[in-house]
Amino acid sequence: MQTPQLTDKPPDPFYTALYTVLARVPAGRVITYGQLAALAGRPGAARWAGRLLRALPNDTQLPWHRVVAASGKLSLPAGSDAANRQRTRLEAEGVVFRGERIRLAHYRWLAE
DNA sequence: TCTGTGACCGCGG
DNA sequence: ACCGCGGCCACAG
Repeated sequence: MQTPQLTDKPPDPFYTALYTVLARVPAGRVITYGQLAALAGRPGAARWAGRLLRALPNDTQLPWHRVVAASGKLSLPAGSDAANRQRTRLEAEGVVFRGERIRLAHYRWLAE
């Protein structure tokens, strides 16, 4: 039995909830940070959701690219490698952009 | 403690 | 349609 490190922080039960919700987002659709947080049980914690995505490992299997800003644009720095990867992945799934923005139909599917 | 910062959000102007 | 601002949660210095 390893002695637990004192620096270990207690696991946040909401982490799992957010990952579960994210894993449920179907290809070809997107979700906003705010919606993601709310569905994970933390309404109003959009920034918190963004922080968790930021912390994801580069080789994660989760569909991180399906999370976009409420404005319909990508939140990653425009022109960055990450932003380009995100857009490429989304378009490969059939997500259509109108300029920098994603069509409303792609992120208005939750209200069903 | 207080302050700044960020893969955010909504309301006004 | 584009900003500016205040509000939001968590962490770093």
